[in-house]
Amino acid sequence: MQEIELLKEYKLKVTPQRIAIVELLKEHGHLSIAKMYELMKRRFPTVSLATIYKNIHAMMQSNFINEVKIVGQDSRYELTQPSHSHVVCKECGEIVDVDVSGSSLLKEVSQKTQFKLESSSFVFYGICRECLD
Amino acid sequence: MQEIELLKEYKLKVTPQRIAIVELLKEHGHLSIAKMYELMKRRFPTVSLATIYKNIHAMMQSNFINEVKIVGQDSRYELTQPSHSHVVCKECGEIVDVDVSGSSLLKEVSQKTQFKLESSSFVFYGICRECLD
DNA sequence: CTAAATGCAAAGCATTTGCAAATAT
DNA sequence: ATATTTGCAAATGCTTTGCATTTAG
Repeated sequence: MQEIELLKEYKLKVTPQRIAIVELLKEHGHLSIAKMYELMKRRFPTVSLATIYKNIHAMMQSNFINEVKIVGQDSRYELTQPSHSHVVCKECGEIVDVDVSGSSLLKEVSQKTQFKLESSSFVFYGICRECLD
Repeated sequence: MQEIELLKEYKLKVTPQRIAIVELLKEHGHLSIAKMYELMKRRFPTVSLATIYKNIHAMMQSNFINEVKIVGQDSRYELTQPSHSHVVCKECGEIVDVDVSGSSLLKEVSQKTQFKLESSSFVFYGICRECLD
């Protein structure tokens, strides 16, 4: 199973709960804690919220997943992916990934601020195609 | 006093505590709840955290201030300004404003995603000049 | 004079912690 | 065999709420 290999690469012990988390993230893309808990309970009715939190924590430590902070909503978590941005629908809450060429911005910002930049987060807010109708 | 006019423009009742919040935000740029509370107590030793929260809330409602969400740190609040981005130092936590031309990105994203975009948030993470030495 | 803001204490929630039992390597 | 993870319950901590009093318009 691909999930198992993935976890091992990041030196995370492979447990059924962790495999499920990876599967859910692959399937849904971005999940809040509450949503992940809800989905997890369908597979492991006795799963504990504490387990979700502990795993999110461990997975963030190892950079296996990362947090997307969104204004007006709970944070979402996603499998770590090559640099990409997020587009949020203010109506239905849906989050979409989008690849944008932010490298010129990076350069511009580091020149203007003299910072040594390591990462960046672009979030776009609006209304999605479906909600526009 | 300029602070009073500002508050009135946004239809916020002018109280000494609110004037102080505006002054602090003008002086410091971006403040967390905790930091704002700490600074406020120097002027109003009896100020309540609840008052801070209530005012932050009211000021966000009227779009007088807005929230900047940052990975790994408490949210900061700033006076609403024309579109600009934030650069965060992972070492000392300092936040710097920077003007970047994101309009071409906006266009690119709305074309790719078919969203009707309303706003965007760019946050850059790195190490500031001082912390690099 | 009326409606809103303040400060305090209590209530609410999300997140974390401690610990015994179960599980992974 | 050992260290880690799990699930539960308790504890923590941030944020909100209710209410009497004060203040702004």
